Amino acid sequence: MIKNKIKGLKMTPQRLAILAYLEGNIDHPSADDIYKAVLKKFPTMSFATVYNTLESLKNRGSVSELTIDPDKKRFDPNPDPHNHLICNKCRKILDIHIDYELRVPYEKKQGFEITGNHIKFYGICPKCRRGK
Amino acid sequence: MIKNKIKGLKMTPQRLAILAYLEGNIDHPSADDIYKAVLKKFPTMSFATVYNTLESLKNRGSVSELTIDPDKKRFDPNPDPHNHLICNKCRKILDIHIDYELRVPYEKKQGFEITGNHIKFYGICPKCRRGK
DNA sequence: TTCCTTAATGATAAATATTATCATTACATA
DNA sequence: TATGTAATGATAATATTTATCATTAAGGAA
Repeated sequence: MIKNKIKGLKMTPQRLAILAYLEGNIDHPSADDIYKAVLKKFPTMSFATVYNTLESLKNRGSVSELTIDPDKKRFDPNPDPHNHLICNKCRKILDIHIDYELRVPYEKKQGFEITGNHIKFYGICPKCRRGK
Repeated sequence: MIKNKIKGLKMTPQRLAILAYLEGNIDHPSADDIYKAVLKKFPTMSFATVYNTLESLKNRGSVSELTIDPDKKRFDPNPDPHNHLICNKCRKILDIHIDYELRVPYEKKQGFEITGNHIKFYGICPKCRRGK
């Protein structure tokens, strides 16, 4: 529910529009994608507002920033830990929900306190497979 | 051995200097890190040459590009598949060599042909743990 | 409901990272 | 040693993200 994602922040129309676009979105859009999409319904939207909003939502844990695309940051409206499937050709990113037990033996930890992990699976998506 | 990493490419002093810096380097440097380091011993080095060389080495499979740091690309002179340990505070990146059997059941593959994976472990490094 | 404080917006500039262009240079092989 | 071509270096262009700041408006208080 969108209201929970924004609790504690001012509920501006711009933020609601951004959240509405993100809600249920599985495309892992970039800031530019979000800007372009929201602009259609909200012609006064500024780029700065997109970044500001994403920053706020990130800090609240309502969205997560993905470091998957080498060229730009992408955003995931699902902040629960999950993994991703990436097409090496078209760069499409899909969620993949499998939990693995990734135990790290003490002698491999190198003194780190490990708090989480993220798995990227690389491959070729169905569309790109057919296209070749 | 450096010569193998460059086989098929012209062996220029600039490239040798870059390779020498990368050889055995475990810091996962950015293009800028590499540029700054090589510049000390090679004052005429151009930024473009660093990028060009990294591109060539990447295409040959001699180095790999890491999508781990959200702000910039980093490079790993070890092209063999391995995983990474990342400090959430200081952003330091360490190699972690553990092989996991990450089986993906057919119904989770979403039509992808999976060719590889990469695991990022997040945590706090020893130095940052002490610093707090 | 109206007022008021303060956070948010929008316009824009600045910073950072990467890619592209191209004349000149120099590697490598014939 | 001469020569074709790939590589270099200088620089411009592009892309992404962050910073600045005057103006606006959300939302709690009166």
